[in-house]
Order: sequence, then structure tokens, then C-alpha cells
Amino acid sequence: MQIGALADRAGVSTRALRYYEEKGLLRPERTAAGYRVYTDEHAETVRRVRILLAAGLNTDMVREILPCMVDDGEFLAPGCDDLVAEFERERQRIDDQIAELHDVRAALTGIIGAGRSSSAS
Amino acid sequence: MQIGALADRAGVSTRALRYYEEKGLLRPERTAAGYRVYTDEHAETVRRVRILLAAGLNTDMVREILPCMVDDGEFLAPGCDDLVAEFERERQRIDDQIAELHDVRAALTGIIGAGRSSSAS
DNA sequence: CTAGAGGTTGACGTTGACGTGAAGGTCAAG
DNA sequence: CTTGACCTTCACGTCAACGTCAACCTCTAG
Repeated sequence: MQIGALADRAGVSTRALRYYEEKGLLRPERTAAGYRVYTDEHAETVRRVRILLAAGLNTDMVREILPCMVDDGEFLAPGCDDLVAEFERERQRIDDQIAELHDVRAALTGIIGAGRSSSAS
Repeated sequence: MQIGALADRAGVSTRALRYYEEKGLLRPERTAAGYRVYTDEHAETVRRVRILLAAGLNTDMVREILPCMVDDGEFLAPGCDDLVAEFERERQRIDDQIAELHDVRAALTGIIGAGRSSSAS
């Protein structure tokens, strides 16, 4: 699979895929001519990258987490033990973020609800 | 209250306060010399601005929402009716974001838990 | 009156995740 | 053997929410 095909399939730009490689998130093979070649595993990796980035992690964190995300989640990849503390900090950050989002959501709901009642009056 | 005092009290930089004003989120009075003068209400507004920005809204959305956030939340300020649809889209965005965060949180928890069990082995 | 703390308006710098050409190599099709 | 789609590597542009620095003004205290 070449870069364009993966881009279509994953719904991202080719620029993004090259960027992910530049940041060490993706390591495609190369043809003799220098063309990037991707596998289905790369596609799965891209899916995970998108989710992690969308959650507010930066590429450095994603690069550290990716090798620790094994399919079954049964045990940890070697070297991931040392990163647990960092992951816990990140999880705390996410919890804070979720709490803030709930607050804003409640505020919005209040406004929207008030809008309904005021438009009904 | 001058800009430095509000900055200390609200835990933000003076630059941020001037930026909020530039974006129309804050309208302090001025002394004859041109110094900005803030009230307790401005402090409350800044608190709300921080929360909304932290939740991923941009200054344009915050500017629209702020006048709709009345203290009791009982009824809506005039002109806010028209924005309800926009607020509902924003709430949907927040819901999506929360869902994504929960996914990532679960993934992190899986990794952290696996780390514990593997380090115990 | 003078120092110093704090205020003012520009205006350019920063960061992260890409967008957007430019200039050129590669490859299957006609 | 050339067109056209796709690929390559630079390398500068973008956008939001500020940070930072410059040059200058204002107010209070000693």
C-alpha cells in the first residue's frame, strides 16, 4: 500500500502521514525508488494516532504510548514499565479535561434549556 | 482594580487580559490616564473565559456565550435565542470529545494496569 | 525631583500539527 | 516516448492564544 492509498483509507492527508513518520510514529518500508510502503498494521497505528492526538496528547506522548498498546492488552511491552508514572500523569490530565468539559456541557445545557423555556414564554 | 491586581487574583497574565479585551471578551473602564479598571464582575467573567477556553472553545464562541450566561441561569439574555442551534452543535462537539477522552483514558488504564501486573510478575 | 513599580500601545516570536506550493523522480498506459 | 497520476524532499505559510520586548507614560513615596 502506498501513501495515497493509506491516506484515503485512513481519512488523513499524505502530509499528515509524512509528518507522523518525521515524528517517529510510523516507520514504513521503502521501495527501491524510495516510495513509502505501508501494511495493514500501519493503518491500525494511524487509527490509534488519530485518537490519541484528538484527545490532546502530543506526538511525543503518542510515540511513547504506541509501542505499549499491544492488541490483547494482556501484558506490557518491554520498556513500558518506566513510563507508567508518565501515563498516570497523562490520565490525570485527561480526567481534569473531562471534568472541565462536563462543566461547560452543563453550562451549555442550562443556556439551551433556558432558551427553550424563554422561547416558550 | 487595575490590570495587575486582576491578573494576580485570577491567576492569568496581564497579556491575556489585554488579549481578552482585544477579542471583545472583556470591556474594562478606563481612568483619565488610560489605565484599565476592572470590577468583581470582570473577575467572574475571566473565570468563565478560562473554563470555556480550557474546554476547547475559541474566543469567538466565548464572546457569543458570555452574555448568555446569567447568574441564576433562569432565563436567557435577549439575542441568545438565535444562538441556541450553534450552542447545540458545540455541545455535540463536547460530547464527542468526552467520548474520545474516555476511550483514551481506558486505553491508558489498560496499559497502567498491565504494567502493575507485569512488574508484579 | 527622582527613582521605581506598574501602566500603555505596537509589533514580532512561539508552539504544534499540519497545509501548500515548488522542483523534480517513477511508473503503467497508450 | 510521452502524458499523467503518483511519488519524493525541501521549505515556507497558517492559526490561536498568548509570551516577550521596546519605547514611552503615570502615579506614589521618600
